[in-house]
Amino acid sequence: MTTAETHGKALSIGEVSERTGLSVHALRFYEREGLLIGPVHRTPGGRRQYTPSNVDWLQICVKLRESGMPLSDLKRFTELVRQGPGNEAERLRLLDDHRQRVDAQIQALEECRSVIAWKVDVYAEHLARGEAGGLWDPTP
Amino acid sequence: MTTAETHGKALSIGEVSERTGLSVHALRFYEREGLLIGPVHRTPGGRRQYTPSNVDWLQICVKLRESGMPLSDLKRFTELVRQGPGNEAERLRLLDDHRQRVDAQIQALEECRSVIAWKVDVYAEHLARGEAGGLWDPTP
DNA sequence: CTACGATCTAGAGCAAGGTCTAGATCAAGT
DNA sequence: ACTTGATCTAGACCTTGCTCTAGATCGTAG
Repeated sequence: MTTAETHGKALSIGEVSERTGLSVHALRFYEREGLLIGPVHRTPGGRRQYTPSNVDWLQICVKLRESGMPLSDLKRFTELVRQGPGNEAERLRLLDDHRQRVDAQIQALEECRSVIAWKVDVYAEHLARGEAGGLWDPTP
Repeated sequence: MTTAETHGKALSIGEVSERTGLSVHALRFYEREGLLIGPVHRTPGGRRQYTPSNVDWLQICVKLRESGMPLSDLKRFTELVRQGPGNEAERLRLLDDHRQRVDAQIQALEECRSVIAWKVDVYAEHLARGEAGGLWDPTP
């Protein structure tokens, strides 16, 4: 039951790159940095063979990175997961802290968005009318 | 009327730093990079004297930066404004493109947020019950 | 007048997060 | 067998966006 990852078909690094959006360089880099839970399988010839669960994990990594989690935190999280059961409280703390940061970021972005949208309107309206106001032209 | 900025009180770099949240280093850096519209006034002794309108501009810069606009775009925008009237269409395009990117970013963050929130729930629930499931423990 | 903190310039340094290169090997099509 | 394209490793290199340093100067409070 827990060997679910061993029966899926193996994926090459290029395929994983396509599926995750990470470059092959980044994939190797992540591996070196210890951002994968287990060691990646290799063919007899030495090529990496990713399992579907590797890909699942990487996709979570991508989400966490996209939302601004630094690699150091991601690494810490990976280590916790690698250690296995017993540290769920810390995992929870890590993720929940991050979620709060994401919330704050969304709020900040929304504020920025409204400032920008307002500026856009100013310009659009100005263009529609055709004459320069005191906008942001510091022509004294 | 257009000389509104000349009657406000002048601010030192330290004061501007407090008001904008940018470090004094960053303020000098921004100036070197051409991110200010006009040259900053100086005291006879050579210290910078910012006008309130310098500060207003910097605050817009901060918002644009916070929302992820690269310095290169910000510089371009500054140049357009510096050139004066006649290029409003390009300014509009620049800002509106950025607004769209911000919208996309907010959407992406919200998606991340929900993935993370879900994971947080999984851990929280797990902790509440006390036993390890197959979570993300790749213990085969 | 003397301190002391704030500012000045030029330029070096830094952290993050990859990206790219070189030179070799592997694998698949013809 | 030959060619072509994907992968391999190790390590150098890059970009962005500041940050920090050194050594000098300014300006204000005592």
